[in-house]
Amino acid sequence: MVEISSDVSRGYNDTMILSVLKKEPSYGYEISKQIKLISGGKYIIKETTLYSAFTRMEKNQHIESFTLDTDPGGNGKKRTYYRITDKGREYYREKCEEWALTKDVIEKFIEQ
Amino acid sequence: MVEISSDVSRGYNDTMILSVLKKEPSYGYEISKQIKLISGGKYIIKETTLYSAFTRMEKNQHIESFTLDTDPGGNGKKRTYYRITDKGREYYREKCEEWALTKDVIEKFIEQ
DNA sequence: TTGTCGTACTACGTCTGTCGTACTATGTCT
DNA sequence: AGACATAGTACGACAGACGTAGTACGACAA
Repeated sequence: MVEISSDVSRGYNDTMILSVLKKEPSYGYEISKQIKLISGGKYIIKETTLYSAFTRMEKNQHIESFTLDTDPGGNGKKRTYYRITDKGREYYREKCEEWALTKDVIEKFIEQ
Repeated sequence: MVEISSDVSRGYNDTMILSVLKKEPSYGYEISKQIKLISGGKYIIKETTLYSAFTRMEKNQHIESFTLDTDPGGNGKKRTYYRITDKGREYYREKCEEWALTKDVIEKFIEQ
């Protein structure tokens, strides 16, 4: 029924991506499936949102890209992978603190 | 130290305004002070954000404006007040549900 | 064999909400 | 006289999400 609106999710997309990459390097399609899985199917990131996030995050040096062969047979097929940087880990830690603050503040305006 | 970034707060500004107006009708400056107070000084809404939210929210019929004399002496000074509408109350209820869902989802990506 | 589905993206343009900057105007306090 | 609180309005820039569309390949079913 209820869904997470884009005005809300935009505050957390980078954090979710970093949270996935913190475990191990990965690539677009796999990351989107992880986000769906971890959220229990309650949040599905849009493709365009995800790939434009990669561009921004690489520019901010929160992630780094590299290519890997998809097929070890060596047919030249490659896939773009991303890994989190130290700066990205630091940013993720700050976002976790920000989340604690946000929870604290927003709860005061919410009726349950 | 940590602050709530605008990418995060944008998901909640309308909700905070409605939460204040749910108690009683009010006007811009007073609402901004209420938000600061209720948040324990941890969130201060920008003037331009607040007033542009009023325009949007009135268009969406979540709030209604009316004018009141500031000075009962009758010197003609007026102030624009806003009150929450039924549609606004309904929207607020939905936002509270969305918050519960958001908390549930985001916590899975956060390390404490 | 033709079409759909899953995988794995890229490109482009639009829209919304926030923000910086600046300006107006009044009253009170120092 | 100047700063500060009150109570706003106007304008343009910018970032991030989104809709739409297109590419390309392999598997699998009708």
